Amino acid sequence: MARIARVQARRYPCEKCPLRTLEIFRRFGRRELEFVSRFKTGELVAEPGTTILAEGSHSAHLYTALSGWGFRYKLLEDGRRQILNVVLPGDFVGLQGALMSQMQHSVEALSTMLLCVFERERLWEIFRDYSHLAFDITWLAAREEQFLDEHLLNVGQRTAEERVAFLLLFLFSRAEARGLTRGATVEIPFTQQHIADTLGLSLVHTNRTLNRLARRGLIAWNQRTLRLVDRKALSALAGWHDLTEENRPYI
Amino acid sequence: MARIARVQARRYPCEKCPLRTLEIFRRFGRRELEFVSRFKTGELVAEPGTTILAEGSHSAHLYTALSGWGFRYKLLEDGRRQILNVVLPGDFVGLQGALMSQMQHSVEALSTMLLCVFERERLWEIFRDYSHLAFDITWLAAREEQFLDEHLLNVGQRTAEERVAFLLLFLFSRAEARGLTRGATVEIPFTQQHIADTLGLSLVHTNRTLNRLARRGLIAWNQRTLRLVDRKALSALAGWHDLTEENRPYI
DNA sequence: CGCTTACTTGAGTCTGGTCAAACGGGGTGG
DNA sequence: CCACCCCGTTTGACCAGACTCAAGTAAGCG
Repeated sequence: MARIARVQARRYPCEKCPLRTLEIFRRFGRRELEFVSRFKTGELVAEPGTTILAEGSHSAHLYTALSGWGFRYKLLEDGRRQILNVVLPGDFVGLQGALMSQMQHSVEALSTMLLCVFERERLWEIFRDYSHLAFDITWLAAREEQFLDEHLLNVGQRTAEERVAFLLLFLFSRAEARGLTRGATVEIPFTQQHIADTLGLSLVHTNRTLNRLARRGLIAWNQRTLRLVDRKALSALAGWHDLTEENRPYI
Repeated sequence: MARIARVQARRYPCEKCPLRTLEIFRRFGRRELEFVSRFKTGELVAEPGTTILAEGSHSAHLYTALSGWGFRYKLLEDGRRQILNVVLPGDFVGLQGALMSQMQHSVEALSTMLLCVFERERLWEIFRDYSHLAFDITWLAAREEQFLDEHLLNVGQRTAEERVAFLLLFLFSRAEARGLTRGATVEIPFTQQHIADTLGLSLVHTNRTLNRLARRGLIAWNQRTLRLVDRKALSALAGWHDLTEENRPYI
């Protein structure tokens, strides 16, 4: 059975939130900061492989990822798994579960994650008293929808090679905006099985496709480290257009 | 070139909104009704095939569909098209475009559609003064995200037969909740090409798959009319679980 | 050192794609 | 009224991208 993540005492005060220094995130005012500070009830450390939110459950919490990598996914009865998106620092997790009766997807940690914990009960206070923050939450939901649109286009219409290229550029760009890259290199705690389950490909075919891209001098993928050897060519192959992640809100 | 839909003078007052009678939609209070009534600036009639919102544009409007069928989609440079979702009465359209700098997908009418027109400029007023409505908008965004999650799971993990079965059940259920079905029958203004572009299949294979399902006595599909001959068997094939669309908000 | 997990590679198969042609109904203009 | 055309659907033949099965390698860890 999957291990479950564990809540721990709060450490970072919101005023010193590690996300605050990244320029992709918008800053917020004193009043909002004070509220979020009270809204936050603790921190969660999730070890790799632990389930943060489970499909079918009705979690009492909402989270904002502070560090580490995770992913959202859905399962079919027979075990087929579709990875829906990665969860990166600044991502708000569990909104669906807070608005609907239960979670329709699960969230699992890929690397050790640190998350901010909020009470779902108090979500309504945000809408009532902090319209700016409510707006931000809606913005984040719309943004996630955009990513899903892109992802669906990718899986539905592109060839295996294009799909892999697109996904790698997507992951790299999101990591880059959070300062997780060094030059053309990122460490992505994905196995090839994760890539396969994200793209709707088999593990074997994913492996062959990655190796083909590597042999053609577009990428290098070793020990979960991705290097974009020829970003231009890769972008052309994938039909990639840069993301604009500036001024992203977070809660 | 695609024809563009045309705005026309307002006809239905919000108090007599045709959606109001459908029990899947939640009712709202006097004060909200008044506001929405002022928020609404007119109505749009879109003929089949017209573009309501175009990718890359920065529309000044937001819409709520009142009647008819439409669909959201994205295109690749070479013309490959991915249909992201259908637009049905009660669906809120254009939120992404209102929050972000531009639309990342297009919306086209399948049948003649009637839409409520709102000014995007005034979206902020909702968040500032009508937190209940703001909450509803967020709910709708989260709901759309859920549909996309399901759709991605479908396209990424299921076989052609399962995909088709799932899509037909999805379309039927959503239509059913809006009173658009008669018994086990719905008229869906989709061509087989639309189904193919929704599921990431070729037209030919979609046709063969539909016929195979028909010959097996699960469905009937003629002149854009779908009949669920054996809904139970179809659901089993698709791994379908019923939607709960009750108490859905709308603006 | 043995076990486990992830990655690789080969061989054979099949689901689903492509190309091409034909069918059928509805609309239109001569 | 008929011929033609257009659009959507259908069918056949062939092809290939991606899958499955299977076995082997490499790296990390207790």
